[in-house]
Amino acid sequence: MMNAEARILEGLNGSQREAVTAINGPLMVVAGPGTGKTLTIVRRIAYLIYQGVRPEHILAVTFTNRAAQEMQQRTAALLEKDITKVFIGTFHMTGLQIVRDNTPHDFVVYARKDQVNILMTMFEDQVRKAEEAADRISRIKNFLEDGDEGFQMVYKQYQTLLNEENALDLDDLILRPIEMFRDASILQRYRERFRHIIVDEYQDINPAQYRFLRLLAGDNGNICVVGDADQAIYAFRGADVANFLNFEKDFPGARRITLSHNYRSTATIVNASDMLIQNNTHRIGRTIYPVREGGAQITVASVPDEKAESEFIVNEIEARIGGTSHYQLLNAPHRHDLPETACSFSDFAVIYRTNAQAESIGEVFRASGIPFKMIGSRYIAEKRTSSEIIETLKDRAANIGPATFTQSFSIEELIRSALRELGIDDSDLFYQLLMSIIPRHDAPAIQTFLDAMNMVQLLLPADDFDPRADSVTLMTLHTGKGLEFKVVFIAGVEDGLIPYSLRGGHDDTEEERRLFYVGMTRAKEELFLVNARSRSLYGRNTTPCASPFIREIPEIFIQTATVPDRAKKRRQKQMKLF
DNA sequence: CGTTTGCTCTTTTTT
DNA sequence: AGAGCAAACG
Repeated sequence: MMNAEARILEGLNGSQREAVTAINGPLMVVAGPGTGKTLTIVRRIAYLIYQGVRPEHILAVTFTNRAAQEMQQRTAALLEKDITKVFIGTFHMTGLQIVRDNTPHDFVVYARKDQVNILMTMFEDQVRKAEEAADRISRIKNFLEDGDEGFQMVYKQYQTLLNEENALDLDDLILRPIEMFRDASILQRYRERFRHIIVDEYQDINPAQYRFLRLLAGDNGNICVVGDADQAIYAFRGADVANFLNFEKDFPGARRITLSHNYRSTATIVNASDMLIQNNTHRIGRTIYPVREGGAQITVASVPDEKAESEFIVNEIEARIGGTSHYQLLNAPHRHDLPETACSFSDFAVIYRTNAQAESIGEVFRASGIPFKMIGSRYIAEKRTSSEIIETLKDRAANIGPATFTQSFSIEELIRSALRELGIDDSDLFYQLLMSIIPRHDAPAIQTFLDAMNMVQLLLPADDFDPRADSVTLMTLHTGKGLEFKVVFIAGVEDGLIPYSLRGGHDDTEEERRLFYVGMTRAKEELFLVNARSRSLYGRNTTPCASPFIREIPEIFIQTATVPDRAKKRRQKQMKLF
């Protein structure tokens, strides 16, 4: 039987092992795609506990709730004991916890919809203006800027309205703790509580989050940041890679460990994507070695239009679906050149630059009968505001009365009926998340509900990803970060979409290249880059060129496929008839 | 007053 | 293409 330490370090390579065991003082882990970043963090948490650090002294900050959940599960499985006292969560979850601990009264977290709602009262119900204001406010809060003179009034009034409703917006969940930390005793308390901090995706941290961490970690804290400057894709949201690059200056004496071995993708995919990203000038030198050899060439496919694009993807998926499936028997052309391993639907992802592309892809998938899940975009649960939900629930609770409540009415039933009234039914993600969070045995107090609802606000909408569900995943390049699939299709690999350019186009080519890099490196076995020769998007018909990024991939890694125009197809079919 | 029609406008990424 | 918005209509 292996001892605990050996088990924690089992299967790690040299640098992963270093990153796991360097538990004192600041540490920066540079981790390219597929280098075992999550594995390393999980083992590090386990190692900390093994070294006698109490679980409640560990804070692991992730970028998405999905990542937090995965980390939680993997750590628990490794240690085979209760690790619920380790705080693993997003920045916002961490902030929510801190605000909760230090706020004597109830409060509600307002997500985007509520935020815009408030602003509507200030802009004569003009949605567009309210949304623009919401964006500006968010920018101010994320960048820790003052905003320009003219906007100060709006900002102040918005803040007053929030206060009146005891509400915090998402950005406040970072800002409020920063304010609270001005109280030295509060700050001290959290510094003592979170003695070991691990931050994932550090390259995507914005000034507010940076400030928050800086305060929490102190000057010589045990802070371990993990990230990859080549995967920084959230500049638009205030993220600043400079924080990552400056880490060693910020925390003198920091160690730097680089994870350079990619275990995820075939050599073809690793090398091809690496050649692409080398075109960025603003990066820290980093070498990445593929562990796996060879691999199929990357298919660059040219198709007539966006419909054909989705049909092409559907065909390729059907051709790869396991032998017993009726999909293959019914639809797929006979293929000899496919990988031995049978695929299930969850091995595929279709990734695109804009949510606007999702609709037409979804249509073709729906028609094909292939099960798929579209992540992100607009959510059903967002059809109601927090205040509406709370009001309805309070009404219900008041009508029932406390006595009958405990005896014949469960909190589940109460919530279900309240939500139904608002058109949110049991199948809604909002409902399901809420139910999973509300403790069943607990007193059915409004407080419990509020806490749960505040958490749900943070869980929506981008975390609707269940890797166990056997369906193809459709999502944007941004939401793809951190995930991996056997076969990845990037749709709309066209100039204007990738890199994206608004008309006039003052675009950030390097950030777009990183985004494309993130997309490419999601693939384990096969990668398809599909571009349409004509595309109608936003009501306009365009005849786009293939993305200039494709030319940055050396030809030896590429095979091309061309789907002929529809007209030609028909003509060919007719010719066959004669 | 509520609904419908037509005109105009923009059009990324999301915790 | 679709949403927002204003004017016009019933």
